[in-house]
Amino acid sequence: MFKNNVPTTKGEQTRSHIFDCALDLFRDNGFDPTTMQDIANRAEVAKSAAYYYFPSKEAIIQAYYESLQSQQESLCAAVFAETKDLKKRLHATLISKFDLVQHDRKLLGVVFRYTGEPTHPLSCLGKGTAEIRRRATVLFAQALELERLPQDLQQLLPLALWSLQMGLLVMFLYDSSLGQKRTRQLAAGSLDFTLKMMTLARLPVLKPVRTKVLSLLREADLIPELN
Amino acid sequence: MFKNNVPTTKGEQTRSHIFDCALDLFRDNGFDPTTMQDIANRAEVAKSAAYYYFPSKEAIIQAYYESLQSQQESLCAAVFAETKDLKKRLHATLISKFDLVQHDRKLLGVVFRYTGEPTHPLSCLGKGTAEIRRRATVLFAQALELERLPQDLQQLLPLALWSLQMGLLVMFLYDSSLGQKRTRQLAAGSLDFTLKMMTLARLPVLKPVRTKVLSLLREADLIPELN
DNA sequence: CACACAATTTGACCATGTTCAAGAATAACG
DNA sequence: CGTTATTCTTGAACATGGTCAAATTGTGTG
Repeated sequence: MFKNNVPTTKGEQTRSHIFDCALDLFRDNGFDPTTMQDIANRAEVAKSAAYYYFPSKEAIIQAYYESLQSQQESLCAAVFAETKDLKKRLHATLISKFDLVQHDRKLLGVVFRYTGEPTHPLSCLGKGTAEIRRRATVLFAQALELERLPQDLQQLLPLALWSLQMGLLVMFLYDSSLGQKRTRQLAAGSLDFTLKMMTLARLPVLKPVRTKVLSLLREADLIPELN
Repeated sequence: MFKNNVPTTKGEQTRSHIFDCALDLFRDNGFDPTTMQDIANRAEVAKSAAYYYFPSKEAIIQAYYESLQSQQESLCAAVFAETKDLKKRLHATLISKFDLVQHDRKLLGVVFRYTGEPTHPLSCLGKGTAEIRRRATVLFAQALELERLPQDLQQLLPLALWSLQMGLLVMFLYDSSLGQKRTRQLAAGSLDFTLKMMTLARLPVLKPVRTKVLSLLREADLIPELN
């Protein structure tokens, strides 16, 4: 057995092959209409082989969701290395996911399927996806890391931007405009607005508002207490 | 056959009976673990009888969602008749759904199951639920109708408040605090904040911001153009 | 009542996600 | 090389959501 990190043992290859076949079929025919038998057929293995590598059909989507996150990290890392401009960095982070899922809209919808079921492993707000969520917010934190920000904003903004991204992602799925242009424009506009609010939030007049909002979110356990 | 609106023909009774049994089982055991056979057994009919009245298991949830909306309308109508105080009216509208679903949290999660799939009949943002959505926003419009509001805000606010309610409803499902107290407090706090922003939005200083936000949402087709 | 027609109810059947015990291939080790 | 443990692969079987044509019940009409 390899001790180094060559990622392609025999099994890894089969798994990856099944994964690719599944995504192809999902993209062409949608998630529900694609049967596990279809996937097995295309991958030229037995149905149970698919279950050996993925505990369920939805687990394939979870794997897709993870790979999506990794791809986003690559894209962002490239941009972060290239520019120090805050707006560009944030914009790249925000829309990178749109570009990645452009042709996977049928697929991606399934990621939201268990939003309302806290204990489900694929709940996009639950424990099973906590790690993905963390990595996604870290990207926003990195986009912001060159700025001097008050501590509370520094804590709040990545989460807020992640929420914005998730919301826009849902809208992206419903957007019938060419290339989802409408959602992309809204993303750009929301970002402008956020940046404007960021500077505005520092004004003394708005200090009480800002404090109020933050304490509200803290009480709701949406952001952790400062230590 | 009755021409008047007595709602209980033989069939209506069976349907209603199946519906009640299904909800009982869903509440006790959850949606997925409850089988159509279980429902039929408890209702003392054949499985196919259940399918005669509901085209699918999920259709039962859709019926639940509709009945929920009707119940909310009753609750709100009572409050609206009783008080002209804006905050009270809005607060009642906002939290009435929490009270109604307090013991149906397992159930309600399924309503969000197709959020990411625009064409699914049970998508809570899709066509199949458009009527429910309309009725829900109308309630907020009614809560506001005693106020003198600029036209654009009058158009925007019901939708914004509905979104807030949907978001809080999801949080409600994840909230493990006793009686979902945390979410209720966040609801109250958000409402305070919204009211504060409503008055703030009228200040001349913020006019451009307000215009910007509105035009952004119009371009995104989230609110209709003014006619 | 007798008949036609609509509403309801049923059991048998199908498709598909998932499980499982057992067999084949591969790696580990003396 | 031979033996053993591990990884992989398989076909058969199961559970459940959903379909359907036929049977049964009800309901109005001559």
